Amino acid sequence: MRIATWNVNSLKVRLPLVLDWLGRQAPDVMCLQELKLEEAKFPRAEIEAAGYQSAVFGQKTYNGVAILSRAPLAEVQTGIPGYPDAQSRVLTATASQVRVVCAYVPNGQAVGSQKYDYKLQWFAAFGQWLKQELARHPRLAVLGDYNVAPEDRDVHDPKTWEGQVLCSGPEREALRHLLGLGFKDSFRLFEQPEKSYTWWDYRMNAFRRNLGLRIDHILLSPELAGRCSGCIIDLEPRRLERPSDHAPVIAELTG
DNA sequence: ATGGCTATGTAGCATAGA
Repeated sequence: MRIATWNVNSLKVRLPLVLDWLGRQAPDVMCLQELKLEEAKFPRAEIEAAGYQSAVFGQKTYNGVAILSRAPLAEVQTGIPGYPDAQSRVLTATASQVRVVCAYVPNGQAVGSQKYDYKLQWFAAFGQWLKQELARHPRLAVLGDYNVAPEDRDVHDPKTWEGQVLCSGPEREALRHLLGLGFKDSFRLFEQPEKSYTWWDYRMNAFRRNLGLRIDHILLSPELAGRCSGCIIDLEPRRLERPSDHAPVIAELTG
Protein backbone atom coordinates (compact mmCIF):
# COMPACT_ATOMS: atom_id res chain seq x y z
CA MET A 1 0.00 0.00 0.00
CA ARG A 2 1.39 3.32 -1.10
CA ILE A 3 0.26 6.45 0.77
CA ALA A 4 1.19 10.02 -0.08
CA THR A 5 0.73 13.65 0.91
CA TRP A 6 1.03 16.85 -1.09
CA ASN A 7 0.28 20.49 -0.33
CA VAL A 8 -0.87 21.56 -3.80
CA ASN A 9 -1.37 25.30 -3.12
CA SER A 10 -4.64 25.60 -5.08
CA LEU A 11 -6.14 22.45 -6.58
CA LYS A 12 -7.73 24.57 -9.32
CA VAL A 13 -4.32 25.61 -10.60
CA ARG A 14 -2.57 22.31 -9.86
CA LEU A 15 -5.18 19.82 -11.11
CA PRO A 16 -3.23 18.92 -14.29
CA LEU A 17 -0.10 18.24 -12.22
CA VAL A 18 -2.06 16.21 -9.68
CA LEU A 19 -3.72 14.05 -12.36
CA ASP A 20 -0.38 13.52 -14.08
CA TRP A 21 1.24 12.60 -10.77
CA LEU A 22 -1.53 10.15 -9.83
CA GLY A 23 -1.03 8.46 -13.18
CA ARG A 24 2.73 8.12 -12.74
CA GLN A 25 3.00 7.32 -9.01
CA ALA A 26 -0.30 5.46 -8.59
CA PRO A 27 -0.65 5.90 -4.81
CA ASP A 28 -3.43 3.95 -3.08
CA VAL A 29 -4.16 6.90 -0.81
CA MET A 30 -3.35 10.55 -1.53
CA CYS A 31 -3.79 13.37 0.99
CA LEU A 32 -4.04 16.88 -0.43
CA GLN A 33 -3.78 20.18 1.45
CA GLU A 34 -4.44 23.82 0.57
CA LEU A 35 -7.14 23.08 -1.97
CA LYS A 36 -8.26 26.72 -1.69
CA LEU A 37 -11.70 25.81 -2.95
CA GLU A 38 -15.13 24.88 -1.64
CA GLU A 39 -16.38 21.32 -1.92
CA ALA A 40 -18.83 22.37 -4.67
CA LYS A 41 -15.83 23.30 -6.85
CA PHE A 42 -13.87 20.12 -6.17
CA PRO A 43 -13.04 18.40 -9.50
CA ARG A 44 -14.65 15.12 -8.47
CA ALA A 45 -15.30 13.87 -12.00
CA GLU A 46 -11.67 14.28 -13.11
CA ILE A 47 -10.40 12.60 -9.93
CA GLU A 48 -12.84 9.73 -10.41
CA ALA A 49 -11.78 9.32 -14.02
CA ALA A 50 -8.23 8.88 -12.71
CA GLY A 51 -9.49 5.99 -10.58
CA TYR A 52 -9.97 7.65 -7.18
CA GLN A 53 -12.78 8.14 -4.74
CA SER A 54 -12.55 11.33 -2.76
CA ALA A 55 -13.50 12.76 0.60
CA VAL A 56 -13.38 16.55 0.69
CA PHE A 57 -13.35 19.18 3.44
CA GLY A 58 -13.21 22.36 1.44
CA GLN A 59 -13.09 26.09 2.12
CA LYS A 60 -13.19 29.12 -0.12
CA THR A 61 -9.84 30.90 -0.69
CA TYR A 62 -7.84 29.28 2.12
CA ASN A 63 -7.06 25.85 3.58
CA GLY A 64 -9.15 22.88 2.43
CA VAL A 65 -8.08 19.22 2.51
CA ALA A 66 -9.01 16.04 0.65
CA ILE A 67 -8.29 12.31 0.75
CA LEU A 68 -8.21 10.38 -2.53
CA SER A 69 -8.34 6.59 -2.47
CA ARG A 70 -8.52 3.70 -4.91
CA ALA A 71 -10.34 1.62 -2.28
CA PRO A 72 -13.65 2.79 -0.80
CA LEU A 73 -13.46 5.44 1.93
CA ALA A 74 -15.42 4.82 5.12
CA GLU A 75 -16.11 6.66 8.39
CA VAL A 76 -15.28 10.09 7.03
CA GLN A 77 -14.89 12.75 9.70
CA THR A 78 -14.08 16.46 9.36
CA GLY A 79 -12.08 18.58 11.79
CA ILE A 80 -10.80 17.79 15.27
CA PRO A 81 -13.69 16.51 17.42
CA GLY A 82 -14.38 18.87 20.31
CA TYR A 83 -12.25 21.63 18.80
CA PRO A 84 -14.44 24.07 16.87
CA ASP A 85 -12.38 25.61 14.08
CA ALA A 86 -13.60 27.86 11.27
CA GLN A 87 -10.68 26.67 9.12
CA SER A 88 -10.88 23.41 7.14
CA ARG A 89 -7.67 21.68 8.13
CA VAL A 90 -8.34 18.08 9.15
CA LEU A 91 -10.06 15.22 7.34
CA THR A 92 -10.09 11.59 8.47
CA ALA A 93 -11.26 8.44 6.73
CA THR A 94 -10.65 4.69 6.67
CA ALA A 95 -9.25 3.04 3.54
CA SER A 96 -8.28 -0.65 3.36
CA GLN A 97 -8.27 -1.06 7.17
CA VAL A 98 -5.99 1.94 7.64
CA ARG A 99 -7.23 5.04 9.46
CA VAL A 100 -5.93 8.03 7.52
CA VAL A 101 -5.70 11.58 8.86
CA CYS A 102 -5.03 14.37 6.35
CA ALA A 103 -3.85 17.50 8.16
CA TYR A 104 -2.93 21.05 7.26
CA VAL A 105 -1.34 22.51 10.39
CA PRO A 106 -1.56 26.32 10.72
CA ASN A 107 1.43 28.23 9.41
CA GLY A 108 1.83 30.50 12.43
CA GLN A 109 3.06 33.53 10.44
CA ALA A 110 5.55 34.81 13.02
CA VAL A 111 6.64 33.80 16.50
CA GLY A 112 4.59 35.73 19.04
CA SER A 113 1.78 36.63 16.63
CA GLN A 114 -1.87 35.73 17.16
CA LYS A 115 -1.57 33.16 14.39
CA TYR A 116 1.39 31.59 16.18
CA ASP A 117 -0.70 31.27 19.34
CA TYR A 118 -3.48 29.71 17.29
CA LYS A 119 -0.97 27.25 15.83
CA LEU A 120 0.21 26.11 19.26
CA GLN A 121 -3.36 25.82 20.62
CA TRP A 122 -4.37 23.95 17.49
CA PHE A 123 -1.41 21.59 17.91
CA ALA A 124 -2.38 20.88 21.52
CA ALA A 125 -5.93 19.94 20.51
CA PHE A 126 -4.60 17.87 17.61
CA GLY A 127 -2.28 15.95 19.93
CA GLN A 128 -4.97 15.27 22.53
CA TRP A 129 -7.25 13.91 19.85
CA LEU A 130 -4.55 11.82 18.15
CA LYS A 131 -3.73 10.16 21.45
CA GLN A 132 -7.33 8.89 21.57
CA GLU A 133 -7.32 7.97 17.89
CA LEU A 134 -4.16 5.95 18.37
CA ALA A 135 -5.87 3.93 21.12
CA ARG A 136 -8.87 3.31 18.85
CA HIS A 137 -6.98 2.64 15.63
CA PRO A 138 -3.71 0.68 15.83
CA ARG A 139 -3.29 1.19 12.09
CA LEU A 140 -3.18 5.00 12.03
CA ALA A 141 -1.38 7.23 9.53
CA VAL A 142 -1.24 11.02 9.91
CA LEU A 143 -0.14 12.71 6.70
CA GLY A 144 0.14 16.34 5.85
CA ASP A 145 1.75 19.73 5.97
CA TYR A 146 2.87 20.10 9.61
CA ASN A 147 4.51 23.48 9.06
CA VAL A 148 7.32 22.39 11.38
CA ALA A 149 10.88 21.40 10.50
CA PRO A 150 11.59 18.82 13.23
CA GLU A 151 15.37 19.24 13.49
CA ASP A 152 18.18 21.43 12.23
CA ARG A 153 19.06 18.84 9.58
CA ASP A 154 15.61 19.54 8.09
CA VAL A 155 16.54 23.18 7.49
CA HIS A 156 18.88 24.50 4.76
CA ASP A 157 20.24 27.26 6.99
CA PRO A 158 19.60 26.48 10.68
CA LYS A 159 21.40 29.65 11.87
CA THR A 160 19.11 31.96 9.90
CA TRP A 161 16.01 29.99 10.83
CA GLU A 162 16.87 29.51 14.50
CA GLY A 163 13.88 30.50 16.63
CA GLN A 164 11.87 31.52 13.56
CA VAL A 165 8.39 30.28 12.78
CA LEU A 166 8.42 26.66 11.49
CA CYS A 167 11.59 26.02 13.51
CA SER A 168 10.93 27.51 16.95
CA GLY A 169 11.27 25.50 20.15
CA PRO A 170 7.55 25.36 21.02
CA GLU A 171 6.62 24.23 17.49
CA ARG A 172 9.25 21.50 17.52
CA GLU A 173 8.11 20.50 20.99
CA ALA A 174 4.52 20.20 19.69
CA LEU A 175 5.68 17.87 16.92
CA ARG A 176 7.90 15.90 19.31
CA HIS A 177 4.86 15.45 21.54
CA LEU A 178 3.17 13.54 18.69
CA LEU A 179 6.23 11.31 18.37
CA GLY A 180 6.04 10.80 22.13
CA LEU A 181 2.58 9.29 21.66
CA GLY A 182 4.26 6.54 19.65
CA PHE A 183 4.17 7.91 16.10
CA LYS A 184 7.21 7.51 13.88
CA ASP A 185 8.41 10.02 11.28
CA SER A 186 8.40 7.56 8.38
CA PHE A 187 11.04 9.54 6.47
CA ARG A 188 13.58 9.00 9.26
CA LEU A 189 13.00 5.26 9.45
CA PHE A 190 15.39 5.03 6.51
CA GLU A 191 18.72 6.37 5.39
CA GLN A 192 18.07 9.55 3.40
CA PRO A 193 20.06 11.99 1.30
CA GLU A 194 21.39 15.00 3.17
CA LYS A 195 19.54 18.27 2.59
CA SER A 196 16.19 16.59 1.97
CA TYR A 197 13.35 19.14 1.96
CA THR A 198 9.67 19.33 1.01
CA TRP A 199 9.15 23.09 0.66
CA TRP A 200 11.10 25.84 -1.10
CA ASP A 201 10.15 29.53 -1.34
CA TYR A 202 9.00 30.60 -4.80
CA ARG A 203 11.42 33.52 -4.61
CA MET A 204 15.16 33.79 -5.06
CA ASN A 205 15.45 30.58 -7.10
CA ALA A 206 15.19 28.77 -3.79
CA PHE A 207 14.38 25.39 -5.32
CA ARG A 208 17.24 25.48 -7.81
CA ARG A 209 19.58 26.34 -4.92
CA ASN A 210 17.85 23.77 -2.65
CA LEU A 211 17.13 26.39 0.01
CA GLY A 212 14.31 24.44 1.61
CA LEU A 213 12.68 23.05 4.71
CA ARG A 214 11.28 19.59 5.46
CA ILE A 215 7.83 20.42 6.84
CA ASP A 216 5.56 17.82 5.20
CA HIS A 217 5.51 14.52 7.04
CA ILE A 218 3.96 11.07 7.19
CA LEU A 219 3.61 9.97 10.81
CA LEU A 220 2.82 6.29 11.41
CA SER A 221 1.46 4.41 14.40
CA PRO A 222 3.82 1.73 15.78
CA GLU A 223 2.03 -1.04 13.88
CA LEU A 224 2.19 0.79 10.56
CA ALA A 225 5.77 1.89 11.17
CA GLY A 226 6.64 -1.78 11.49
CA ARG A 227 5.12 -2.35 8.07
CA CYS A 228 6.79 0.65 6.39
CA SER A 229 9.33 -0.37 3.75
CA GLY A 230 10.29 3.07 2.43
CA CYS A 231 9.63 6.80 2.40
CA ILE A 232 10.72 9.30 -0.22
CA ILE A 233 10.22 12.90 -1.28
CA ASP A 234 9.39 13.21 -4.99
CA LEU A 235 11.18 16.31 -6.29
CA GLU A 236 9.95 15.89 -9.86
CA PRO A 237 6.72 17.94 -9.68
CA ARG A 238 8.58 20.87 -8.12
CA ARG A 239 10.65 21.12 -11.32
CA LEU A 240 7.62 21.48 -13.61
CA GLU A 241 5.97 24.65 -14.90
CA ARG A 242 3.71 26.38 -12.35
CA PRO A 243 4.61 24.04 -9.52
CA SER A 244 3.30 23.95 -5.99
CA ASP A 245 5.92 25.27 -3.58
CA HIS A 246 5.69 21.87 -1.81
CA ALA A 247 6.84 18.45 -3.03
CA PRO A 248 4.88 15.23 -2.41
CA VAL A 249 6.00 12.66 0.18
CA ILE A 250 5.31 8.95 -0.37
CA ALA A 251 5.47 6.04 2.08
CA GLU A 252 5.22 2.36 1.23
CA LEU A 253 3.44 -0.07 3.56
CA THR A 254 3.74 -3.84 3.24
CA GLY A 255 1.24 -6.53 4.19
C1' DA B 1 18.31 47.06 1.17
C1' DT B 2 12.92 43.36 5.10
C1' DG B 3 12.32 43.00 -1.05
C1' DG B 4 12.05 38.78 -3.67
C1' DC B 5 7.03 34.87 -5.74
C1' DT B 6 2.35 32.79 -6.21
C1' DA B 7 -2.68 32.47 -5.47
C1' DT B 8 -7.14 34.47 -4.24
C1' DG B 9 -10.67 38.00 -4.24
C1' DT B 10 -11.67 41.59 -6.72
C1' DA B 11 -10.95 45.49 -9.85
C1' DG B 12 -6.40 48.87 -6.48
C1' DC B 13 -4.01 46.39 -3.97
C1' DA B 14 -4.71 43.61 0.35
C1' DT B 15 -4.04 39.18 2.58
C1' DA B 16 -1.71 34.92 3.16
C1' DG B 17 1.56 31.58 2.65
C1' DA B 18 6.35 29.60 4.90
